[in-house]
Amino acid sequence: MQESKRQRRPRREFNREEGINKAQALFHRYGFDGVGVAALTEALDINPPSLYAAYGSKIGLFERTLERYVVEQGLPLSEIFAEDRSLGDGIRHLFIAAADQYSRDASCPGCLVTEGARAADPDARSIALRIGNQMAEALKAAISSHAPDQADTLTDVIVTTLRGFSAAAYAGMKPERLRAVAGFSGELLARELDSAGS
Amino acid sequence: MQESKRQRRPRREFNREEGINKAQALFHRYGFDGVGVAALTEALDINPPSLYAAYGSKIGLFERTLERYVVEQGLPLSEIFAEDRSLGDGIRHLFIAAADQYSRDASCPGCLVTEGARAADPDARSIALRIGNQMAEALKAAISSHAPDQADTLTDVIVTTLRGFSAAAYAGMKPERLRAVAGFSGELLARELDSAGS
DNA sequence: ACTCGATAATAGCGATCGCTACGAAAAAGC
DNA sequence: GCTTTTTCGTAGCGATCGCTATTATCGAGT
Repeated sequence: MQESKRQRRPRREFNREEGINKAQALFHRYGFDGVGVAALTEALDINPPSLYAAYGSKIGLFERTLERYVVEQGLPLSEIFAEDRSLGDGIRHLFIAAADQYSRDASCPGCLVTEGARAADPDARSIALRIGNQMAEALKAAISSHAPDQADTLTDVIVTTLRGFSAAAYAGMKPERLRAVAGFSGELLARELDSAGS
Repeated sequence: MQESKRQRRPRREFNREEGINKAQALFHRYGFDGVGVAALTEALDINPPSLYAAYGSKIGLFERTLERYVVEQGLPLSEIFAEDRSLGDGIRHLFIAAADQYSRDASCPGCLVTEGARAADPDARSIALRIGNQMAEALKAAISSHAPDQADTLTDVIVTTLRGFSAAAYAGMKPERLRAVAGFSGELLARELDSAGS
């Protein structure tokens, strides 16, 4: 019976990198908890065993997704905080860049890492928090090269501000409004820093 | 057989208001998706049918929880933005009050409504977003009485900043650091507003 | 005392969760 | 050609999800 309903596909040898793309979109849109293995396998057009063979587990795939996200879509800090630019200018650019990226695609609002830290799953949360902390450290290093004495406070302020941008975008704030907020906040902070003459 | 293993409890007639307290703690700590009906019934020390008789559904209980939260723990806007106080002073106080409340209890970090808007469940999200928007409208009304012409932008900036505070607290930022961020941001914004002479 | 409406407890519904044992088919080696 | 190895497919595991039909027990009314 059932002769040969299988192997309909000629050995697809599916692309893992492309799979992470699809998974990234799903995780960003619906969150770690909102995406089941069934949804992932359907989106990647593979079966559960293939997913586990390729990525180990659902949370393994999530971790890979976050790591690729920071590499490919992470804000270019070294470029934004270039040496020939004032700290205030850097922050202005950083805020605008973040606001644009977070609200550009309404299907993927906010920062994947920041929003991933809200997962109900403890493992997913700790992974997202770890990667988020790495990004914060990188930011602090970039700031330290301009204003070493107030790097701690400034990093906290900026990280908190960016988290607000991400949350606002996730809550549905339109790009123009979020950009206006970023412009306002960045201008305020930049004037304060550049006028104080660090 | 099994004679009378039931009715161990003498007809407790459980307290619904107290039940919402317990549920609020759970939802705040673990999020809507992270709390199952089993956890709720165990915390309230009741059985599933009682929960559904009292609150209708899990999401019904969640909605009641949010509504009570804004009434009992919502930031007192009319007091913070009192008429005899400058807009800048109001914002300073608002930021400090929010930072304190969001980080006071490490087991309930952030704002329940703001963090609730990150639930994977679409119904829970829309409820939290609706209540959050109501709070934003109330804030806008309070600001309008001081600076009607820039109420829109200011509301966006403040709401986004508060979202950042909530997210930072949820990510584990300690009370002193979050308070420092709130002091810094509030001072910056207050000086800008009060110096411009609205 | 006895009935009766209200309420709580047991048990379990169908669905989905993350995950995997196992067998079939394609690629690789001889 | 045939065997071996590797990959993929089906099917389904145990656990948990939100929720409820049914039954047992209470308190109130007469």
